[in-house]
Amino acid sequence: MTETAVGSKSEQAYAAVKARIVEGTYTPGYRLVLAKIAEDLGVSVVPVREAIRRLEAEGLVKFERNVGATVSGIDPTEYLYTMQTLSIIEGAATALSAPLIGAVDIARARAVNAEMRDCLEHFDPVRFTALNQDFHSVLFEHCPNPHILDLVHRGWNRLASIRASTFRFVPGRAQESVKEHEALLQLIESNADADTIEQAARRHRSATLDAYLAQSNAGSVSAH
Amino acid sequence: MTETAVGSKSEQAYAAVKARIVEGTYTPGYRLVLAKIAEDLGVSVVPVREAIRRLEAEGLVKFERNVGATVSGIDPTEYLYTMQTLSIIEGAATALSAPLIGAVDIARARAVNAEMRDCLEHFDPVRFTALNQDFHSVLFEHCPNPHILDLVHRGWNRLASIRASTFRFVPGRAQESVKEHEALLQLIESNADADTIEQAARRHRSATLDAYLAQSNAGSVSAH
DNA sequence: GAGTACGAAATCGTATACGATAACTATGAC
DNA sequence: GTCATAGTTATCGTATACGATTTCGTACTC
Repeated sequence: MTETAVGSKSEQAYAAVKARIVEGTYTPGYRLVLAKIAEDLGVSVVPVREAIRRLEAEGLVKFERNVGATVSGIDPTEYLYTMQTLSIIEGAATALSAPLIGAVDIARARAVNAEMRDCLEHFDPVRFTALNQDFHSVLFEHCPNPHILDLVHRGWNRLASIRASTFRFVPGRAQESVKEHEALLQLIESNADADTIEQAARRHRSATLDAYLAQSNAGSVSAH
Repeated sequence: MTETAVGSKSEQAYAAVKARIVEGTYTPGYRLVLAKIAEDLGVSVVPVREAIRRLEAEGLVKFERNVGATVSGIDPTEYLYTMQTLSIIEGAATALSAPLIGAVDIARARAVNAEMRDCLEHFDPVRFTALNQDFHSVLFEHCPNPHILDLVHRGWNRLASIRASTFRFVPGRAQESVKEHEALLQLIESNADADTIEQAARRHRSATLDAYLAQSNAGSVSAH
């Protein structure tokens, strides 16, 4: 979105590797060799190492001493942890943001949601995922607590390494998601109390997790 | 508590600097010069730099490009953000842990809480703070979601750099805190539903924040 | 006397180099 | 044919070195 100025080379390496993970160039399990990345980016290994460690702290890569780094995988347990945490954080973030969301924001979110509906008809999971992020960004961008906002972003980055996870794991869930978006907007519009909004936002996320778990127990995922 | 094996020098530096911050050897605003720390620890600057960056990610130090690192300060705004986030995370962590807390844990927590009461009478804020951490550790140690547990710990570390903040900022709050601990234990014992426990735990933290804010508005803090 | 410009010192940022560790491969014994 | 073992290779971990940037002090000007 915003074109960050190329600060240090470490920053540059961080952004580059992160982008490759989020975009899917580096898929889960991909082996990140410091020297190789350094050469690709035209920098030395030191800033690359720093970037990798930073990505490790965010959970995007796994780092093993004297062995190396790999892009974090789609471990179902890890997915559960991330989704559960995200449902809590997003619930709070939405509740805190709600009073600061204006009519203009609502309209914008609604437009995005309409596009998401279109994506369902034309079956465009990639764009759907991107729009979903836009939708929630509108809700969160006014969040008065930057720590919470940061946690939301971290969770999203982690999920991004599992691209279009909703579509991949739980077909049919997306339709419900779009409906819940509208319900959320109406709650915010009507100045519902914070608890109500928090619960709704939280359930919006955990419903996806529940759907995944249900499918998982049915056996169609364990075959992975 | 647990004696972690001295892994890499980077790890070593991280633990050492972190300890100095949490203990209060390095007070907020303290200037962290890489070369100096490196010499103190008998390692080179590279692992020290890595340790500092890691501490920065956790919010314990502030790092400015080409300038250096300083221990993060007691900015009231930052305090608010941290406490608010922690109230949300702790609420969830307690609710998730509750079903896994046994009678032995409850007894242990109760013993700690009794000691805390003693600390109030003998006015021992340092020990009180340490015991407070123990109390909540008992509640959290069974938390089934490691991500959430990690976030709790990060929040606590951040607060630790503001030592005995409760006592310092809001005298009288500690007495209430001890009572709330007992109430929490009774809720858990009686297998109260998750929402009730979550709300109680959340309020336990936010009450401290509210008390601080009330005092702050009264003007006795703005003189800082 | 105040403000500005220049220069020196301190500190960070990164490259390069080398030692340490783990993964891999090939060889030999059973 | 399989397993154990030694040697080789790949990669990480850290030290050292140097260039880049900022900060501080000093001298000069108005």
